[in-house]
Formats: sequence, C-alpha cells, structure tokens
Amino acid sequence: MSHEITSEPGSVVSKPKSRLRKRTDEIADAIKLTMIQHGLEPGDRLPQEKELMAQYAASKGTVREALKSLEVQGLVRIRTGPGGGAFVERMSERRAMSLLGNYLFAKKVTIADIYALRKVLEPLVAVSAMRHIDDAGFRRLEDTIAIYDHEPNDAQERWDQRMAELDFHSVVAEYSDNALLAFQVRFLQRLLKDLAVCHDIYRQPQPVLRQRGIAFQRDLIDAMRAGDATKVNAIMAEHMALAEQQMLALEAEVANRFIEV
Amino acid sequence: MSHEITSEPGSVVSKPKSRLRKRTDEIADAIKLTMIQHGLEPGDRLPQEKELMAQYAASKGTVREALKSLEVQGLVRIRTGPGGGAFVERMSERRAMSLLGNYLFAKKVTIADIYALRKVLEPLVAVSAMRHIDDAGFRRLEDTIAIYDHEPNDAQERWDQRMAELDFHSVVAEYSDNALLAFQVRFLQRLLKDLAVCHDIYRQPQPVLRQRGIAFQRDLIDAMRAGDATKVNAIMAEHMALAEQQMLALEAEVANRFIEV
DNA sequence: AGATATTTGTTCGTATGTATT
DNA sequence: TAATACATACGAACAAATATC
Repeated sequence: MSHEITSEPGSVVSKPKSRLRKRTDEIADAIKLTMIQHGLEPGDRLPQEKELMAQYAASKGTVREALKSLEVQGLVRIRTGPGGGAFVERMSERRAMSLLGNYLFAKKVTIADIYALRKVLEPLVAVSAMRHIDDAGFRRLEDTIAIYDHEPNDAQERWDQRMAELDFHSVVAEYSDNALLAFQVRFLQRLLKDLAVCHDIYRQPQPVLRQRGIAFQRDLIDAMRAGDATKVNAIMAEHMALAEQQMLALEAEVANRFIEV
Repeated sequence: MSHEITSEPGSVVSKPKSRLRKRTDEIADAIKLTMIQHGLEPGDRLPQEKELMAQYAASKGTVREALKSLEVQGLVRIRTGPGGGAFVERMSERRAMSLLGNYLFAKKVTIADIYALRKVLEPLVAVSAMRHIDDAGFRRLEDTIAIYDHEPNDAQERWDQRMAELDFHSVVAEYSDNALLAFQVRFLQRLLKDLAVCHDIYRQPQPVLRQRGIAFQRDLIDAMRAGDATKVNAIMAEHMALAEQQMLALEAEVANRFIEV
C-alpha cells in the first residue's frame, strides 16, 4: 500500500553481456515484482516449483534458492503436500525484529541509547494508544499489572515480573494506530529483554522501583481512561526518566561487581 | 553437579521418526551458532561448501539453501573462485532498511505517522550529533545546502533538491553515536524518499518552504557550532513542525487534484 | 596478458517425506 | 488405508567466475 517492496542494490541496471547478478537473485526479484504487480495478498498462492521452473527456464535448485530467499525475507511461506506451494505472507513482527537485531548486533547499543529513545517514544505511543484502547485493553493492562503487584517469591518469579513490566508497555503500544511508532517502541522493549547486560540487571532485587512502577502504571491507566493526553504524556515521561535512572545505576553496580571479582 | 540433566515436563521428546524442522534451517542455525561461538568477525571465512556438506552430512543443494538464508539475512557474503566461500559480513544499513520496509509494506504508513516520529527524533539526533561533529562534518552540511540554495531550473533539479534536503538530515544523523537513533531517523528519511505519495508531493513547486528550510538549517549549523543544545533542539523541532504542516497540506492538495481528475 | 586451478553456480535425474483426499 | 500431489533432499556432472602464476 504505502511503498514498494524493495529490491537489493544492483537490481536496476542490466548489463546485457555479463550476468552481474546471480540467476537465483534475478528470479527472486522477478517473483517479488509479480507479487506487487498482481497485488497478491497474504494467503494467495504463487505458481508451484514446476511452473516456476518452466516460467524462468531454471532448474529446481535455482528456483528453490529463490523461494528460500523470499521465505527468509518473510514474503512467502512454503507448504508441502497437495495444494501446497509458496503462499504470500506478511512478515511477522517477530521476524522483523530478529532481522533488525542482526543489523544492530555489530553496533554497540547501550542502555542509555535505548532510553534516549524510550523517553520520547513511550509517552508518544501512550497518547496514541489512549485514543484507541477499549475496555478489553484496559483489562489486559490490569491483568498484566497483577503479575507483579506483589513481592516475588523466588528468582524466577522476579524475572517473570520484570518481563511482565515490559509487557505492560507492549500492550499499550498495541493500541496505537501508528505502526511505525508501535514497532519501534516494541523493538526497544525486546532489546531490553535480550541485552546481556539487562539480564544481569533484571536479576537484581529492586524493591523500590517495582512499587513506584506500579503507581505510575495505575496513574497512567486512570489518565488514559480520562482521556487526558497531557497527563498521560507527563506520567509516562516521568516513568521513563526514573526507569532510566534506575537502570543506569544498576548497570554501574553490576559492572563494579564484575570488576571486583 | 551430581544429578542428571532432566527434560522439562512439557519439553518435546524427540520423535526419532519425523524431523520437526527442515534440514536446511537446522544447518543455517547451526552455522549461525558456530559463527557466534567462534566469535567470527567480518571478513572471516566459513568452511567451504564441500566441508559443510561433510560436516553436516548434507547434499550440496541443502547446504547452499542454508547459506542462501544466511546471505539474505546479511550475515555472510559468498564469493567464487580460489579461496572463495562464505565470508562473515555485517548487514548494511541499506539491507536493514530494505528488510524493515518489507515488514511495513503491509501496514499503512502515513506522512503523519512519519512526522510524529521525526518531530521528536530529529531534534534528539541533532543534539547528539552536535557533540561529535567536526569541521569536515560541517563542510559536508554546507556542501549539501549548496545543492538547494537556489531556484531549481527544471523538474529534475527540483527533485534533486528535495532529496538533498533529506540528505542534510542524513548527514546530521551520521554524527550521532546512538546507532539505534541514527538508524531510526535515517529510515524515516528513506520512507519519505520512497513513499509513493511523497513522490507526488515532492514534484510540486514550493518556493516558500525551500527558503525557510535553508534558514533553519543555517541556524542549526550555527547553534551546533556554538554547542547550544537547547537551541539546536528548538530549531530542529520548529523545522520539523513546519515541514510536517507543509507536507500534510500538499498531501491534501495532491489528493484533491487526484479526485478532480 | 593469458592459462590454469579452485570454488561457487546451475542443471538434471531420482528418491523420500508429508499433507490432502 | 491407499492414492495423489506437492515440497524436500540427494548425487553426479557441467558451467561460470575469479585468484594466482
């Protein structure tokens, strides 16, 4: 709808003499193109291997590599059996995050980097969500809070509570109609869940933050129910500022302990 | 530890008969794992096809599909010839954006969505860049402005100027040390370049915006040179607010003209 | 600059696995 | 259960690209 599915660099110009590009990639791009031109939607089936082999005058292996490429890009899903073949699919958020994670793997992403973004985006997404959330949504938020509204009994429960705290924000983001913003916010949350440093941090007991966090989130729900955008924004901004402070402090603590040993 | 490794209660007992996952994906993941375990860095070479075939007791086609998967994920690059094979590679920003674009393809992303993010992120990245930019950077910014500091002669030049205006922000983002923020900001810029609606908008003449844009950018450079974070933030915020306003107005105009026809 | 060796890229034929009917 | 239709996997051979001498 919005913009075109993009081809990899080099897909534009075709030098007639030498085949610059591999046959596999040519076919992958060609299939991608027909998907766009025919306006195929998720669930629609592409021609089967045999037909594609004939259509592009390529062998099975080459066609399969092309389909594999599309599969990894999250554009198709391949099913065996009668009536099987390649079916158009929407890339899952999970896969998008995984791929983006590969890009950021090499770069060094710090907690400060993540919170620099969260501090501005979480308030934004909360206000956006406020305009679309319904009773079921509020119930989901309250159910999530219930997971961590009490002292954890063991390390496992403490871990689960930390994850649930992030899930709270994930649920909020679900109700925004800005797909771009929602994805970004949820990706930041996933980074916090995955970063090795955070694993160490989240394992620490932090009695203060938990209760203050709950207070913020209860206030946030109230403000959302009241439809008070300014208040929602302010509450979330303060919540993020405090969370960042706490995370950075714990990060330093974890680092120091590591040095002492 | 004296006790045996136990299976989880619900863990999948390996059915010896049927393979849950495709061999290709198993091999791709196995290779990915060894890449991490061995701490391979860009430029390092993986075993060649022959060796991988022996190592995983798989056929050439299967191994090739696995490598294709890694290639699409931007993790390796494959070279032919003596000493060739799969080499570890960092995913390019270009590919990361392309893949993320595939995810957002299905979702409807509006100009308003993009500017909701730009309004908060561009000021942020400008302040961040201010702390690391050098004389060469300032020169690049001024060179970019030079592309659009005069009336365009034809449609082509007008188009080039619009792209250069976005490039200005791209250069700014380059000097931020927050990889996450920089990527996000540059991705938004790419969306503006690619969105079909924007193509129509950017083709329109807009004499006012160009000059005001240049004024903002000159002021921005001055504020960055002075190291005035507050001012940098304010200038960029105002610039984005105005740009959004203009874009939305033109979007409506383009839409109306489309309806008239 | 050209020949050669090495390694990926592609093809074809065949057999097996899997889901539908 | 059996037949069918499709993807999945194997193996051998050939083609194309590229580094090295």
